[in-house]
Amino acid sequence: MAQDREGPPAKRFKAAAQPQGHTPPAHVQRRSLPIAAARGPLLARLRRLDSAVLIGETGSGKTTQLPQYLYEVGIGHPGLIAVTQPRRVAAVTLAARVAEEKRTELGKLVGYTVRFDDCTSAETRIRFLTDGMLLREAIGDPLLQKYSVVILDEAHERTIHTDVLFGVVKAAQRKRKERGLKPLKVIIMSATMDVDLFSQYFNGAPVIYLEGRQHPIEIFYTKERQSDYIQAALVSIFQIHQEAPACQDILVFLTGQEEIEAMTKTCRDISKHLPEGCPRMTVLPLYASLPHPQQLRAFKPTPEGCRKVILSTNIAETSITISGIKYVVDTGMVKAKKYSPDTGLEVLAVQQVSKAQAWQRTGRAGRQQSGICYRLYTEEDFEKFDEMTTPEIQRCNLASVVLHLLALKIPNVLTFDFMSKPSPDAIQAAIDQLDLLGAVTQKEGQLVLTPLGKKMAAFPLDPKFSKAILLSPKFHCAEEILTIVSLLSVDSVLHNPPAQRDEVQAVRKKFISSEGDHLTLLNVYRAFKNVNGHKGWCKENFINGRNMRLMAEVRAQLRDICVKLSVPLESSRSDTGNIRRCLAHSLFMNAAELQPDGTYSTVDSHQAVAIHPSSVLFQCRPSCVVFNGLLRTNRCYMRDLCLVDADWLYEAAPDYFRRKLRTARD
DNA sequence: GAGCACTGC
Repeated sequence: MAQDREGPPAKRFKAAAQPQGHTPPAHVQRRSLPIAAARGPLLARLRRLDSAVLIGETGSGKTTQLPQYLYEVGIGHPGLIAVTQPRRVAAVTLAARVAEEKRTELGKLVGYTVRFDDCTSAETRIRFLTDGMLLREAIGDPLLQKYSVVILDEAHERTIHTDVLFGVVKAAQRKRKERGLKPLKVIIMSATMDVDLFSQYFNGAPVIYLEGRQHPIEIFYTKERQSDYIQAALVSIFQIHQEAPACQDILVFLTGQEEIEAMTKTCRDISKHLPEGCPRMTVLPLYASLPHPQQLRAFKPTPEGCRKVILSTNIAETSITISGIKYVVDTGMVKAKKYSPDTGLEVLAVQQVSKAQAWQRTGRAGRQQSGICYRLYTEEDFEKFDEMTTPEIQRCNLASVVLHLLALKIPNVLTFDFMSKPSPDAIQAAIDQLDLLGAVTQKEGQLVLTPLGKKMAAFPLDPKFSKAILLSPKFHCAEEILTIVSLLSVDSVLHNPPAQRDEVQAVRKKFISSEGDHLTLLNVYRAFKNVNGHKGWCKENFINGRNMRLMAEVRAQLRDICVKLSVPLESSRSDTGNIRRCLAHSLFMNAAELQPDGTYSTVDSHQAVAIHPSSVLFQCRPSCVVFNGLLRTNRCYMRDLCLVDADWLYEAAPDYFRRKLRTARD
């Protein structure tokens, strides 16, 4: 920790631009929102347009007001107005807010639809829903005929679902026009100024700007490049702490749990030894895997004379809003996932944020009063940041996206009209994967779903897991596979507080299966069911009860789909061999073999891999395993392993392994 | 031999 002799970085900041952006307090009446002044002309314009791009700063009221305006003047009548959101909470709270403003009961005129929760009725005209939900609806109705207006909100976030929806609504709009059906109005709403892409994509749709109400934010850059952003952040925090009034809170953006926990400790230690007269300091970590009650602490106001310092991941960038933040300290770093289609490898790495992300972070300072943002990088470096974060669709395994597009009967997925095209390699890799799973086939020169593929598309799952479910009757273990797949599609039900590591290990022993992680999870679930999900039991056994209940909802949903598809549901009871066979048959492309030197090599691409330390097989050396996925951090790790017989793999996909052997020989 | 950002159906 090299202390800078010229003084801490904060002293060397220089002032720069003042951006805008903001949120009004909840009590602000509809009519005083900035958008209200523009209502007449806005509606006159929108009435004539097929598509429009609406840029509104936070606090312009666009999301709550526009759907009501459209409804009030009968634009899109008859038919529904859909407003999509990337997050569930947003869909629910916005619907509640708008229902209240319209003085109606939620679920009547105004409703919402999210997974596991549909609060709409025949009367509903304005429907808030998650983008994933609208996408799923599109499988049954690619022309989205229920809707006369679709508003895609938070478009700048570019979630994988929004990106696919762009193409789906554009196609639906065009087809409805061609067939002389009721027109579909598409409105893209975004918070950022990067609008050319949206406008161009929607055939040159006009861009309409809405004013917001943002308090000014003063931005400071470092004068010199910082070699250690953590050290720089520490110095900045205590610089602010010594100079600013105690009522002004600080939000610091860091990259991950470990870093945040370490820094929390350091800050707490330092704050104990501050000079007399310095305000007290409460340091609070904030990241997604932090148990909910602990997350809530970040929202509580601190007592007078005490400053709140929140050390957060990018969860505070979009998902969580904390009021009363005066200072933002932006390290300019983020931990993000990338995907390489050739190796099937996910890489989780710390990298620089984009300019858009930096602005988003900065904006967290000026929500209720003027704010100050310290950027722990130079202005020159900032200018070199990427303009936008790479859209998720260019960073992901596309297997489920391609399966979804085929279910929507898109004629050629390789030429699908994406706003930002994923690489052809990534699409081809997804097609190959679906081919291996038996989900696709060529018909008259076109890629189409097989009957199995159609069934797979019915599940909201990664295709290899849908395949596992659909294969399970053959192995008489559908109930068990449903459980395992459900457990794998929620956040971990195993709670691992680092401070109680030994205790956790001791108590977890009884669940561990030498056959791997999948069967260990199954044991946990069975034990959980045996005690009816008893809360005390969860606590004693370090089981996350909330994720367990969520898992049960997922399981029920998947089970319903099985029933609809007439998948026979049987239990294998104590026979675990069949369960592992079923997993081998659906995860065969993710297999690895023990090498003579004690390392592992993937069967698919002969990549050197290791067993992830979180796996129950970490200290074992099974000769052959299948795994859920690969993750590269410091090394390349297999996650969620299941012990299998090498013979089962060959039996699962003889053609594939024959091909592999041939390539290996060449 | 040692580790995991964030959403969503």
